Amino acid sequence: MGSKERKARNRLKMHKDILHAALNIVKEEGYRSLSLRRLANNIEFSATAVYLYFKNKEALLVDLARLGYQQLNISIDINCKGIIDPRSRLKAMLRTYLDFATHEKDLYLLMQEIGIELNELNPLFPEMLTFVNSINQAITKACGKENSNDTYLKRKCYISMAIVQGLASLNLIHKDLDARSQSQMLDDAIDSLIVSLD
Amino acid sequence: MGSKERKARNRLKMHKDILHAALNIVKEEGYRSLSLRRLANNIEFSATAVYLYFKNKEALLVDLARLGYQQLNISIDINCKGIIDPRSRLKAMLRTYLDFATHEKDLYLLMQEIGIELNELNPLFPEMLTFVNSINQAITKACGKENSNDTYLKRKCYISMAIVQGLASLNLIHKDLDARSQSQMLDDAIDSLIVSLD
Amino acid sequence: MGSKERKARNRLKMHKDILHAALNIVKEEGYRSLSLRRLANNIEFSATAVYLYFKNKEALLVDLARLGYQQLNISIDINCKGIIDPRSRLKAMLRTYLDFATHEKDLYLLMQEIGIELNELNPLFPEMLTFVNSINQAITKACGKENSNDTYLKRKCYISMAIVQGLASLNLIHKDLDARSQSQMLDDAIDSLIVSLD
Amino acid sequence: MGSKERKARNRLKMHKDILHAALNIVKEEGYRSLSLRRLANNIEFSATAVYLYFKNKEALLVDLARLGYQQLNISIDINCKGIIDPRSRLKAMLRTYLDFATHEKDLYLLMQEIGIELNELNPLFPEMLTFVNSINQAITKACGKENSNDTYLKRKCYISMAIVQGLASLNLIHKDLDARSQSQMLDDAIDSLIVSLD
DNA sequence: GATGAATGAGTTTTCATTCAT
DNA sequence: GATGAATGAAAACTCATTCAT
Repeated sequence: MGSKERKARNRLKMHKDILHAALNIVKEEGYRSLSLRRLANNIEFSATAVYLYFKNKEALLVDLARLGYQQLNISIDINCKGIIDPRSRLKAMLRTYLDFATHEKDLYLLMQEIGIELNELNPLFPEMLTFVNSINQAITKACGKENSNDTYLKRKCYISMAIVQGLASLNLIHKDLDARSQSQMLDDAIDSLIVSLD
Repeated sequence: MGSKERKARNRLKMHKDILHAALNIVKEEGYRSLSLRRLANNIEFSATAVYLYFKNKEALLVDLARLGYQQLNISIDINCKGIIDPRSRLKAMLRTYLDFATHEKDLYLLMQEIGIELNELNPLFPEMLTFVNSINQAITKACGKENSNDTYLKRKCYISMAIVQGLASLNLIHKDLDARSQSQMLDDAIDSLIVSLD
Repeated sequence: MGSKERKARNRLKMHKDILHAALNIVKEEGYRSLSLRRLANNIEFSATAVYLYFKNKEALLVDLARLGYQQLNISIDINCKGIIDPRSRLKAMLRTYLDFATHEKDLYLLMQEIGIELNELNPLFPEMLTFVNSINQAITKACGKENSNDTYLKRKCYISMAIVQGLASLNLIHKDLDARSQSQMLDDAIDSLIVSLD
Repeated sequence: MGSKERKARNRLKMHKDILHAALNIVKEEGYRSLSLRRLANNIEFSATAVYLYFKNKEALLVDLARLGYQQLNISIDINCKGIIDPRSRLKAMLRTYLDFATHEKDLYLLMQEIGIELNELNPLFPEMLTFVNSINQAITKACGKENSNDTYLKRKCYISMAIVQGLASLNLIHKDLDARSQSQMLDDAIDSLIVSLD
């Protein structure tokens, strides 16, 4: 019988449901406001149930961060699907990243903080790797073959992420940065980056 | 008589002592671990005493952030004292900023978060303004006069801060970023930035 | 299975137990001395437990006031059960009220204060309404039909409550008011009140 | 030299100043909000200074209650100055009392509470006695001589105070009691009281 | 598998009071 | 005579977690 599988499926669904409930709280009220009590109120299960699916709150937060990167990766997939020209593609990716950080402020902050905490002990989690790799790949393609020195590429990759991340952070602090300015700054920055690839 | 002055000095010293005790906790255990109880244990005073020198915890944190910017400004002053060439100067400033963010990780995070929170209601506090202004000025000087369009400069200023901030963030997450790589990335980024100034 | 019911019953019992523990503290030490810590010491549960049954201290106090009015209503029911003559009945009711206020001094004060606080925002709670209505009804019956003007009755109702309340208050301040005097004063007052109904 | 006297005068003035500062806080924010810190902020002296003029907070509150009765007595003096007819005079006195309780709600509550607390140990303070006596006297005069039985009068006195006090209390709880209704109820009540004097 | 009940440790804050100067 | 500094005790409340059922 498929009873085992059904159970497994149920388990997964429950895991997912809790995670998305938590996600909603984070999106709406910020990640500092996410308490297990609050979470239990939002889902139709008891606070204790969370411990059946997650080792503890920390584990839930990590999974939340991973979910965030999943969504980011999906957004990138969607927004860059048809774009073939490598440089346009890179541009679109980074813009998607910036949009994500800007619009999902609280989730983005969670992803950053969890990333920092985890970094001290563990390897990056796979969804984050996927993200980094896709940026990496885009950079590689945007360069001509002749430049494809590994260290070189890696640095370019970091720089591009840094720019986006920096812009996102600034946006949170300086209110005089309207969306258009930011967009043009991103364009500008990516342009010089791409120019520097040659 | 100097009695009044002595008292005022004592008061200031106490304020400073508490602030630095808090700073130590932040530096050693991260800013989330800073509680008034912990703080009271570290100084040789009661928990209540803190309220004689700070209105509440929030006020303490703000002062902590300001102290952080003070230290950052001082570092910049020291490191860039003798440098006259505008571009070298800009470079040195940004490098100092990056070093600060890298070495004073927890303080830096505190500064960021407080900056974000305050931003929603209040104007930036003066120490932060000083920092932003000094970067601004450096950028302005690094450009030739013919380019000195205000919006243009402001954007360049933001971009340069963004790069540094982004690099700092990345550094907190990706451990494979050694100091040298980072340094070169900064060089690289600043170089393209400066080239783009022309 | 009755498991659910049992739990519900337990829950109710706990609610009631806490409430009565709080009531005891109020009765013995006055309502200003009722703190959650103290309460937790008196019941054999942790301070936190209270929050499982009451939203916060305010909610506990409100429930306490309601309990007070319940007890008052019950006393009135018991003491006036067999009395048919409307005026005797009214007299008995008011006397019961006065006795209650006199003997349950601290609870009575709590009921007054909570009543005042709540009044500013909410409607009166049902137990209080029951009380007011029963007085109202008694007054109405004590009057002949020909006088049954609404405003008129309402005022008489207020006056009768005012007399009782006033006597109760006086009693708390002036110790030379022995029970007998007070009783006769109430008689006196009610008599004039009833005379004035004609 | 009058130095001693001057000092005594200063002392008295200081006592009075503190008291009136406290009074203002009570009037504006309610007596529960009166803390020594708050008080120290309002006067131009330190919190410690209060202890030079009052044994402790309790003593301050008692003096505050006495001050309240002083003001009440003064109001009565003013409002009833010219009124000779004994019954009109009594009426005017009680109305003044009701007005006071209504308009100086917080001070009135303080006076009540302190009165209750003190009652348990000490004799009434003189200002309160003055008040009670003046009511007493008015009642006595309102009666014809033939009725001047002591106990009888005392009771009438209490009853009249009870009515006023009760009306004042009701007013705090029942918001549907507008000023006019209340005024008429007082008239009504006093009228039956006076009728009953015969 | 699921949960309601319970808790210990922790949080920030306020207050009346004391004491050395 | 006056005060700034300091404090102990207490307040209400929140949270992540455990455990018996």
